[in-house]
Amino acid sequence: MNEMPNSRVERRRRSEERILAAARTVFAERGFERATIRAIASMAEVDPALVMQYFGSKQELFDLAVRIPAIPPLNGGLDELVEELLARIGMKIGPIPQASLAMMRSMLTHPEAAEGVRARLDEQVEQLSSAIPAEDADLRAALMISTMLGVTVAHQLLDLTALRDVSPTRIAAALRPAITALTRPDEPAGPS
Amino acid sequence: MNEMPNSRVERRRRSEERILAAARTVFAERGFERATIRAIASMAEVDPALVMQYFGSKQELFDLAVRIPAIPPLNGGLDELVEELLARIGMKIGPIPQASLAMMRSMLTHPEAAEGVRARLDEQVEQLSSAIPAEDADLRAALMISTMLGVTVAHQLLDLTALRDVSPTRIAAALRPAITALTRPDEPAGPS
DNA sequence: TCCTTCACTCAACGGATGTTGATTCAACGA
DNA sequence: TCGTTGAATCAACATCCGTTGAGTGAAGGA
Repeated sequence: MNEMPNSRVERRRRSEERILAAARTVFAERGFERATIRAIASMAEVDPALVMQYFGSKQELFDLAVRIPAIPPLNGGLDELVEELLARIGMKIGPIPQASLAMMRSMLTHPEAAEGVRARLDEQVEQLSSAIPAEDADLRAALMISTMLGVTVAHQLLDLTALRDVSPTRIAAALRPAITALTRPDEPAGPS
Repeated sequence: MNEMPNSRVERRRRSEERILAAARTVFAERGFERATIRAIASMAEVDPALVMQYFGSKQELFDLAVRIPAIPPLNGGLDELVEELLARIGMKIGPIPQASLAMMRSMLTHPEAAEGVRARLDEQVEQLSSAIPAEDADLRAALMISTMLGVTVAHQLLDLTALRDVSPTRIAAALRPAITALTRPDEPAGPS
């Protein structure tokens, strides 16, 4: 019925998609507050009013734009979980989705984004924690996740000089000892 | 001459100090964008116009409010540097200054704050790097700093559930193996 | 005491932004 | 072909915020 490339539903679908893509880009670059509906609409080559008509409000647009297909849990052993984490930074799994960057960019200044990130991180902490054989598994898992967060922020969002132009693969490799150190119960103190 | 508790210079000095304190608090809680001159003025029990008159602009107020007495370099050996880093999270050195929290809160959405944080982190990376005996010292140092950043963000700003109500001392202790793992050239792979 | 200085306030401007209602026009079903 | 639906636009409103200029009253020097 409506399969013409210029059918109404098709045009609508494309417009929504363009708006969502633009929203992800602008939110990722500027964060929630500094991102304006006008800038998003302009990048999507659309009238600002259309954005509101389709998504209701800036907040709802944000919610939809940063929603992510949910992370495949991967219930492997501890070592696999660690490798999975490192692979994410190492980009063996593809670049970090713009939706995640948008969420992270806004997490310190936008309460809803903070809540979203916290929820997702809490989830990963719990998953990791249950695979760590130690009393303070929760703490260790939280530190592992925090480390990944810090490296991603410093690399992708802050653009730390020393991490600029360093391949994600090298970063992941150099980081491995630090992460695995958190998986083992207190190691017998290194060389003084 | 002007030592009366209500002398003009004294009143002025106090007002400026109240404004700066309020600014640090509000910037730390909301970040640069969401912090309003009106909110700061209100907390300082002062007219918004006075803030402008004293500090010129919101940006200049921010600059002054987040300026920090510079970090004592502590040119000790690598181990001392690591302990210094951990002590900062462990709060052996006092709570993290609100000026730093304000800066960090804004670093992902406010370009000037980003520049400030990057500069300060770059500095610390260089300092650490020169104490690490390895070819990729820069990378390792950057990862150490990024880790500290991530933990601080997760703990102080994001309020990760698993880190809530955990004493800074325990956090620092649990983190030590991860940090020291980054100081040593590739360790001979742990137990498979 | 007089007059200057200055801390401080008041009211308002100008711009940006999220949001809305009326409007236009092409797609679509009957 | 005709009327309806809905995608898309336009102009405007309301609000908030940084910023400004004029104004007030008390401190302080001569």
